[in-house]
Amino acid sequence: MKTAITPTRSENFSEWYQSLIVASDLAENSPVRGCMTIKPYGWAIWELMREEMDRRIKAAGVQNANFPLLIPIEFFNKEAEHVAGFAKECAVVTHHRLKMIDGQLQPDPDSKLTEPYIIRPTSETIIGDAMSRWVQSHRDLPLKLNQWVNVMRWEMRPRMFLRTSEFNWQEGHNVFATHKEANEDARKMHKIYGEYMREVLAIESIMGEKTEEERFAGADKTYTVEQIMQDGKALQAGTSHDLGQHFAKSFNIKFLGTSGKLETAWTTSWGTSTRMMGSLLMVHSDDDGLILPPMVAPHQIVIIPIVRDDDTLVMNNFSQEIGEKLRAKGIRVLVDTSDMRSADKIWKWIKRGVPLRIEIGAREMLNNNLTITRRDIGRDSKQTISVDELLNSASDLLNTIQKDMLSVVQERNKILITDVADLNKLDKYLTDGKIGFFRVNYEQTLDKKFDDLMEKHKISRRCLDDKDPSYVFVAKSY
RNA sequence: CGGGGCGUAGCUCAGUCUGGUAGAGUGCUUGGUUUGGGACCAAGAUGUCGCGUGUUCGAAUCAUGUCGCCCCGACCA
Repeated sequence: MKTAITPTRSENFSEWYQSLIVASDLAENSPVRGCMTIKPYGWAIWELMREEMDRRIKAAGVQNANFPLLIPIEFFNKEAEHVAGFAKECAVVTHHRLKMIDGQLQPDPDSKLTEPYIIRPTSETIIGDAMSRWVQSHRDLPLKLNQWVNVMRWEMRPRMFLRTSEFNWQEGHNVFATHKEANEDARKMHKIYGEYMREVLAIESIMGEKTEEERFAGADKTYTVEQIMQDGKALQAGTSHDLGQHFAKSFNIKFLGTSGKLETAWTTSWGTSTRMMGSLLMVHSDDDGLILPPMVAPHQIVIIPIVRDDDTLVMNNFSQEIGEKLRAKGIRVLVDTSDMRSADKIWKWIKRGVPLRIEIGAREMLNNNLTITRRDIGRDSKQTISVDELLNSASDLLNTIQKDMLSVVQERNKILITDVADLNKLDKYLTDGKIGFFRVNYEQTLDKKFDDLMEKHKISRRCLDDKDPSYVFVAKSY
């Protein structure tokens, strides 16, 4: 059978992924190396994802703010581990003026900055600086801030959505009076991320703490939301850090406690990015294109009037009426009255992952019927129902699609997670080409033999198992 | 930054080995027939062959330099 996306997932997963993004019109590579242009349809999905995340963040008592794009190098230099982690991938602003020199526009040597700025790869430092001024008394705590911004990390090998040099994200930064509160906060945000992935993106995640070598630069503990792609590789979709007092000490975030003594605060940071969209694509899509969970679908329903030359106007009007009635129920509906051929419209919206497609033909209109097809199931779900039946059931049907998509992922995860008793078994599975996550006793991975396996099979420790931290999940990753 | 591949029409690519008028498919435009999962016929428009230098009567083709992209590594809270 002909598929909309070539190659297929099984033929070449990474090429399929690139083709999928082009075919569904989400984004394209830009003239700037490592940076992508997110096109209107892709951005519409991101906006829906962002709105729902923002709602949940605010519900956790966090306020939005906005900090500068440029960070003084001296700030960055204050936390040693942090510098070590990020220095290799920072873009630096060194001049503030251009000049025509020998017919070439160049940075004007006379405009060199005495103190260069770096473009934020993350904002712990500049927010830490602000916090040191904003936090004076225990009454100022907790202070919970978030910003939705772009950041830049000069990546060696970019891939659209998964790893781009510039990306959009939210980064939250909270301050507390005690370590207990800070750690609870990091865990709370971690839990919120997991719920969001499940309820909004219909993705079941593997939740847990990062092992020491995978931890954020400057954190005491990092909690991660790991997801399993259809090719079995892991994607880190959101992290939450207990920063201990590393940044509070470096930036002098202190407060007068109830006892009247000056105390050092405790901070957390937590973030999710457009990388989640990469996960959304690689978890749900098939060889015909995107499949969007209704909650983040820009168009939850598309209505395609099947027109002939003589009935175009009446068919389009009838379709618009149904569209209006569905919108009145709070459903995002697109009525595609463009003058493309019907078959082309159908494929266009299949590729773009619209959860529910409605086709209306002339005879159906006379009988007040229409035909619906679910994107997640495809042809087999095609059925003709009455307009009234649709209006009554549309919202429920979208909820059902959302739930069914999650169930598919949960079932697939069961197959893609394998318990292994020892390193020899792990080696054998990987040598045999088994894909997915492997759950291994953590102590065993401290053996040098495990380092060899990591090297041999390009695997890494993804996270400890939340349900039993004496086990660690191991996988190949993006 | 290493190893490999690629750069030719909007897109996918042939042509390069063996130098001699710039090609195909698809898409696009127009007209007609069609229309419930990617239609058909006809006509038409579309190029700095990535860029520079060299060899040559003549370069998409050979040499050399350079830029960019892709894949595999290294790197990646």
